[in-house]
Amino acid sequence: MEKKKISLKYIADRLNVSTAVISVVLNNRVGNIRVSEEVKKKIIALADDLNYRPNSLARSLKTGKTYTIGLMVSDISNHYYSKLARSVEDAAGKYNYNVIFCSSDENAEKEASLIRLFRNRKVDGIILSGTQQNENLIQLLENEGYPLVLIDRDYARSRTPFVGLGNQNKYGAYKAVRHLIKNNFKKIALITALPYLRPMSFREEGYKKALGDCNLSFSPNLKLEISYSDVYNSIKYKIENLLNPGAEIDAIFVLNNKLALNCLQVLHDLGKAIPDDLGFACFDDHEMFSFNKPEITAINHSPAEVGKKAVELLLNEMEQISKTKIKEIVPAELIIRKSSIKTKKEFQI
Amino acid sequence: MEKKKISLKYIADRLNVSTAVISVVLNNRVGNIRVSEEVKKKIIALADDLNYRPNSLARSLKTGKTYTIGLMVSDISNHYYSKLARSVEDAAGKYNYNVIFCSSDENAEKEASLIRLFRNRKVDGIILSGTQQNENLIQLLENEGYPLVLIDRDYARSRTPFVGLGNQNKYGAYKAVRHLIKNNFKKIALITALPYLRPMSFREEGYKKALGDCNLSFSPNLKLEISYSDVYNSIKYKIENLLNPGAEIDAIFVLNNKLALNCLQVLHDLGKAIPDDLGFACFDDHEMFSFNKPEITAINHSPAEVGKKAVELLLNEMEQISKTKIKEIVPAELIIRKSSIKTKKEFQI
DNA sequence: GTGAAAGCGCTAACAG
DNA sequence: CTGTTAGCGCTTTCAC
Repeated sequence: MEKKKISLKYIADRLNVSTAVISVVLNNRVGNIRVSEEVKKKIIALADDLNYRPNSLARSLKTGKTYTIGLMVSDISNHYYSKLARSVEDAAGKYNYNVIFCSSDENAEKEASLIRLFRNRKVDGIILSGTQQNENLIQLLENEGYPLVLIDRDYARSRTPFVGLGNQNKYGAYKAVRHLIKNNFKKIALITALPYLRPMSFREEGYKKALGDCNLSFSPNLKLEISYSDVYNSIKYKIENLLNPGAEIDAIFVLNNKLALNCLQVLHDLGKAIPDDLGFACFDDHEMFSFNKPEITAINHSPAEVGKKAVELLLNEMEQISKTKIKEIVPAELIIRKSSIKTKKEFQI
Repeated sequence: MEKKKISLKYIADRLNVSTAVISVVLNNRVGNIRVSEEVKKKIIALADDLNYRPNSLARSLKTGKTYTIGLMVSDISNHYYSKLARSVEDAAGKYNYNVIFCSSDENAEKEASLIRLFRNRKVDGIILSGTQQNENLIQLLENEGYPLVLIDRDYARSRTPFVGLGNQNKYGAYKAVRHLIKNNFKKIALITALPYLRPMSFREEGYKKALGDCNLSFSPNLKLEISYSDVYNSIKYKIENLLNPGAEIDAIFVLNNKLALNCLQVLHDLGKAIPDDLGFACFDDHEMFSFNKPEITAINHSPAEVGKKAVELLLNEMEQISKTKIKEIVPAELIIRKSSIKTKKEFQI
């Protein structure tokens, strides 16, 4: 039993034919090259016997196709993105693509360097939830025709295919805040993240529009801008201030899941009861929101759906099925739970 | 401005030197090949100018190294594994490795086929949280010297490097159950998963030992075996039965996070209050356990640590730094929270 | 109908 | 000291 690299050449030598024949037979290629049934059988039998496995690297080098797609998000361990990753994996797997993933940590430089890496590795296409700070680079990919799909975060002037909430950001936020107001919360703090991302701005618009439509005025000091370093303490500090007499709030509306979880922890640690001390609603649903006490009201958009659609759009780009660049909007659904409804019902619609 | 593939050959032609020179210069190789400073400068300048990017595929084909590691877990969207994936990504990234991931869904066939895929793709090494049903395949990899590290789930007779809880499974469960008993829970249901995995069995042993040490007898009908199809309903059905008069339980101990989340949902839906109706403790901590009401007692082992250590062991395998096969045990830490402590304190240590 | 040869882009072993 | 050539393993175009 000797150790030997099993390659096409090895099989070819043993059978006294050329590598080309083997390749054609094993790949079932119906080219302009015919092989006798007899030879065919021998080849298949020997390949099987030797447990031949083609070297994807060599194949990819030759064909220019790697059957790999690159997925980049801010943090793969974020529950939203991990669900998304899974859905991308499954959707891509159906077409024999594999996924290589990277977390950008919302860092524009890291993002740029990872995109370069993806390209060096010749991934067939990229799915990106970006920092919004590499517009030139994205534009470049776009111009070169490098298959790319943006998710969640679009650029204002880009033609790149996109899957995400789009105007549903605003509408979702609007629905949530309106719901809070209708349930008699009148001083609603807004928690958002720095640096600004477009979805955040849209959501903020929805918040403001809801206030306006209900004849409440927007108060800038109720808007808390949290930077991603030390989220917990930053939220805690700002919330504590808002709870001081003179600046009381009666509810909190949070614009994404990372901030929301930190905020819930803060409220817990401050001993605040939801919803009676403070109403609560946030963007992005979570597997525990449905049985947390109280259950948490959230605006959901399905990461599974975003991932699946992103892969579809990407395949379309890669295989040039259609030349149309699509912006795909997924709906934002308000899931009303107990965190946004006072138990002592003074007033409620 | 014409479109052209920028390869070593292209640069070489323009400069009238061979590709080898370019390669050596750009990679800063200190081989037995000297290049004049002048030529060097020209090469670097032109490469920079053309924005040359090496083709990783070609390089890998030549060198046999892909700087890719394959990560396979049961489900990347499980919060434990997503944290682990992130940690693997970071640790691997430090050494310029990238990660390609796959979810096996606890399916042995899928696992086997994905391992084959990893190999065809020439990943430099594999990190695997396996189904425990492919021992032969694992043994084969081991024999061939294919770099592999097992996480969480080891094979009984394997010499493959491993990172996980090991005997801490039993010890962790023991601590948790003992803690429940000391807090006056006496009829503790055990929720475990089918098919059996070694960590599950170890944990069950810990449960039994705790009972024994506290002079409680193990009652087989308190052990609920849940199969992974339809977890929620399966748990619900069995729990409801256990709550019937004659078979009352006063606490639940759950052996992993997937079961635990489903179980908490069931208890919520059945209107059961924790800890007063039922005490609760489980394996695997969760980002929301610390502010859930009540906060959930859990046995934690850090996925970040497992991931980091796994990469270290894998690098050791890949680069043959040391020939020692290591079994690395990470500690199980019992995090006591309110779900396991009755509010009406009848008796407590 | 069948098979050899070229070449994807790179690097490491050789030669001048 | 400075370079060129061979070849990794595969597919596909071309000549027989």
